[in-house]
Amino acid sequence: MGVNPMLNQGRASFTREPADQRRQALIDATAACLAEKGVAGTSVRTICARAGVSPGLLRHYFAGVDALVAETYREVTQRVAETFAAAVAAAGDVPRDRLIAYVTASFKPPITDPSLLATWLAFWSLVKTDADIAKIHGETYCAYRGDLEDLLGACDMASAEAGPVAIALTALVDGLWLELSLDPTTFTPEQASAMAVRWLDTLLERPAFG
Amino acid sequence: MGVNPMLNQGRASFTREPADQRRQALIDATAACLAEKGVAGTSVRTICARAGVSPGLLRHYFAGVDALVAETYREVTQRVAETFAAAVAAAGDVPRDRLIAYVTASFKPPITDPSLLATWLAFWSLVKTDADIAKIHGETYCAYRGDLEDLLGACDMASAEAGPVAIALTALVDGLWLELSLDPTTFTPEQASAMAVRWLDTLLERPAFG
DNA sequence: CTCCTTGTTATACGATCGTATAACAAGGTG
DNA sequence: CACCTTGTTATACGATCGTATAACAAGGAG
Repeated sequence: MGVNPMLNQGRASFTREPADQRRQALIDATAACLAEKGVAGTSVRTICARAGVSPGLLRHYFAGVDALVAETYREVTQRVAETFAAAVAAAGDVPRDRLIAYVTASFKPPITDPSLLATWLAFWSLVKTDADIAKIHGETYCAYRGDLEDLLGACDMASAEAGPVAIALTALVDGLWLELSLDPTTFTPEQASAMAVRWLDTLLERPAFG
Repeated sequence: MGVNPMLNQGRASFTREPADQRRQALIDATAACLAEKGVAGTSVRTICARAGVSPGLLRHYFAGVDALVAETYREVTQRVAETFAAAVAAAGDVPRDRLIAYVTASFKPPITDPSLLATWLAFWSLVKTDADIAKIHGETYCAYRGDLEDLLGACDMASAEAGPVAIALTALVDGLWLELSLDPTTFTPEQASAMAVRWLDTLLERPAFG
């Protein structure tokens, strides 16, 4: 009657998915866009096209693009943390082995996935301008350094030293990671891993700093 | 006659500047925008407003925004390289002093300027998506590593080892730099410098890699 | 003073941005 | 089978994006 039946024709068919699944699909699409096209190429339409849904659906599950990007950062961060925790758990009981496992996990699959590195790099560039991203970044790195300090402490490093050492180790790992991401041709993950271990050995053997 | 004299009133007055000066002003404005608002907040209008000129003027001096950003990367890169070169020149003739001067220059003014670090971080995020930026980045890091290898060679390091060592040093410096940029509260430039020197000492004392 | 060149501004155009809204359809419930 | 809820699509809106173009004014040449 009042409704025009003509309009039915152009409407695309769709299937209803569980909320968790849709959210995850959007998060995965966001990570993929950030990795492939960078921050500038990651828009509502780009993300939703990648996820295979209509642009309007994003706001049904998230407060907006920025919120989705932040949520993606949280998800990626958590997955990385779980990978590290699993590596430590699989390393056995020897403190030094556990520490080395934690550090070298950064240079093994699934962390060495180029797409993951590229996504991470995009997040770095957002830390300075996006308050939410900055908050997540701060928490993440605080937790990472905390884990590192615990593992260093288990290797009989004085707690006063573990702090700076954790920072230096984090910096080296991030720097190697950055290098791998920006120009993978000059460098292999195995080489990066070997250098990190070597630096670690040095710090454990000669704990005095300065 | 045919021209409507009414239109004169709304036109802003301006002064003609030398081409070099205008180009430099636009480059400086671009760097400032990248540092303060990130890639997403760096647009033609933003840049030109910062430079105090009309948006249309950008294309009078550059092929487009992307070209201006690339030119800005070149300019910043060159200025950093000159700073490093000056530090080495001022360090005297002792090879080890020269090497340390080159590495620690990254953690002294003017390199530690937060705005410079933030700008650099924005460029990193563009390497993956912008071909011009990637090209400049490749050349820059190749030159940086080349300088480092020469300085290491002067310290009697075997040339076969200087390559990987240069990469590792670059990674550590970049990682410390990244940390300083993303979260300056956990870290001082002096601490970063001390850690880099320590790593350098280790590498020079025990040159065998693996 | 007058003309001419051109650096500069102002404005317009199409594309794309994030978001809002209403129509629609899918899938369960009675 | 009819109804209802709501996940999903389609479309629209204002803002901003990069760029193109034409009017204008600044400053030197004659």
